[in-house]
Amino acid sequence: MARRRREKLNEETRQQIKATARALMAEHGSQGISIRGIAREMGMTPPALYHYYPSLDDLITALIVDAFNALADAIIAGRDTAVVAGKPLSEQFMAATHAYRRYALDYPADFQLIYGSPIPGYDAAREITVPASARTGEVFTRLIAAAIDAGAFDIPAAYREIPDVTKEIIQQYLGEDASETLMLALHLTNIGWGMLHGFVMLELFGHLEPVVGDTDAFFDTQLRNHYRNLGLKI
Amino acid sequence: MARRRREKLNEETRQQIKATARALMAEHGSQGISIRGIAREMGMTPPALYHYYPSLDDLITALIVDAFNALADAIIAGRDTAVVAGKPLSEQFMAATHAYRRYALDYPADFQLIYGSPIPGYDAAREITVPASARTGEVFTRLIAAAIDAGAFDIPAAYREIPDVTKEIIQQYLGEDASETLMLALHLTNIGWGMLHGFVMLELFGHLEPVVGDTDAFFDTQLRNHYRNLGLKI
DNA sequence: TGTACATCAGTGAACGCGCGTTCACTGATGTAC
DNA sequence: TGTACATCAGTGAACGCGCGTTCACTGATGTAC
Repeated sequence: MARRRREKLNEETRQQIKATARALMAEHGSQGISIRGIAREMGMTPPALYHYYPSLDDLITALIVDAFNALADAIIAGRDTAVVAGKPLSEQFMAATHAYRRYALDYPADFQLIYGSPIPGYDAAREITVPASARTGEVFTRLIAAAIDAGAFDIPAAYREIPDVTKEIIQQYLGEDASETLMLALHLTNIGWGMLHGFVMLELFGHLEPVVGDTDAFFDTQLRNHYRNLGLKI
Repeated sequence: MARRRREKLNEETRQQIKATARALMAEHGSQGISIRGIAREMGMTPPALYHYYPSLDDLITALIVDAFNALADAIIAGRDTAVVAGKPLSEQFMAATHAYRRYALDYPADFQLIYGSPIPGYDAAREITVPASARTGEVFTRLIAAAIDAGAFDIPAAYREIPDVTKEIIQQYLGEDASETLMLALHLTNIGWGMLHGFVMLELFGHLEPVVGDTDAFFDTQLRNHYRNLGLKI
């Protein structure tokens, strides 16, 4: 019983450590995370943190996993509000993609942690990190697959062809018996990711605002163009 | 006379410092640059470097300017080889854009220096840094303007409309008397930048290869799709 | 319910490391007469 | 051409700073009888 209480306190401290790390990261960039800095902020001595994370790298891994999950959650939430508002499929896409950008702009440190330059000394635990990253793509893939099935897409030939190498990877990921629709949806997800990620990265580092002014409108317009190019009936 | 010799040696040392900094950066990431590290590598004492650069920040600024120029040069060279080979305008675009990606992949450290996460302690000298960055865009803008004039484009309405805010910025940059063509070319440059930068960033940090396999082919195909969407007759 | 013992969160000192920058200096190279 | 002086590249020691991690420890909390 009392043991439970101790475990709970333990978990709370772990959360607090991560929260403090994120705050430091937001202020000083992703390599602003340091055992000593967090301890200072929390009014503890540095060695105390080793009761919660065996090393700085493990803490960073935990932050990366959290960030991937938060991003996926944000995208799902973005789409859900469009669904609840009774918006058509096309607007659901827009909402989900806008959520991707919004997350990046609202939590730049977390976004950079997962999609920015790798942290200097950090040696990624890919076996933990990669699965966490997959969720984001899955949200879009499912959404696109549903839209294809619903006849909301009229995909041009240039986007239908999946190269053999890619097809193999997709089949390995989705399973051999994956439907053509699902495979195509994943392919379109990858394309969309590539096409839209750049706007976000450029804006995040301040390269876009000086040349286009209203980045909200710019992104919205190009997002619409992009989905229209993919054959979505908007 | 002898003074000249001294100045020349001085300039050579400066170049050597930058070369050493780039090598360190390539090995340990952009914050691998350090006065002490460079000195160690060059067999000098750290204070000696202060004869060449007043501070670490000034050295980084110099590296950024060099990187922007090298990128612009690479793009121009890429297009030029297509021109020399007698390729059509559409292939000249492809070559120029491929050069952008190639530069990022061949010199990841330099590319991250200009388009990646900002370096922790570094306080950018924007009055030096921003003009240097403009050249890259200008290459594409001129190329697109020439193509429009040559009738190589049949631009869809969605890409023709420039928002008022953006128009003001463009006019401020190009001058009040800039031609409609040039303004549109700059607008399309911005769009293309946003659309293609993401592929490069994702690939650079290893997010793309695991999902598409052959990134060369993937980029080439999407590049082609992109320019076709803009109305380029390919 | 009370007591002896075990667990475990957190401390304080220390390790060895790396960093940018300042300072007074030496010794070679260049300049002026 | 020779000599006195000025310039300037580079040195060595030191400043104050921050870092991750280890270690032996204390003192509170929880557990078992």
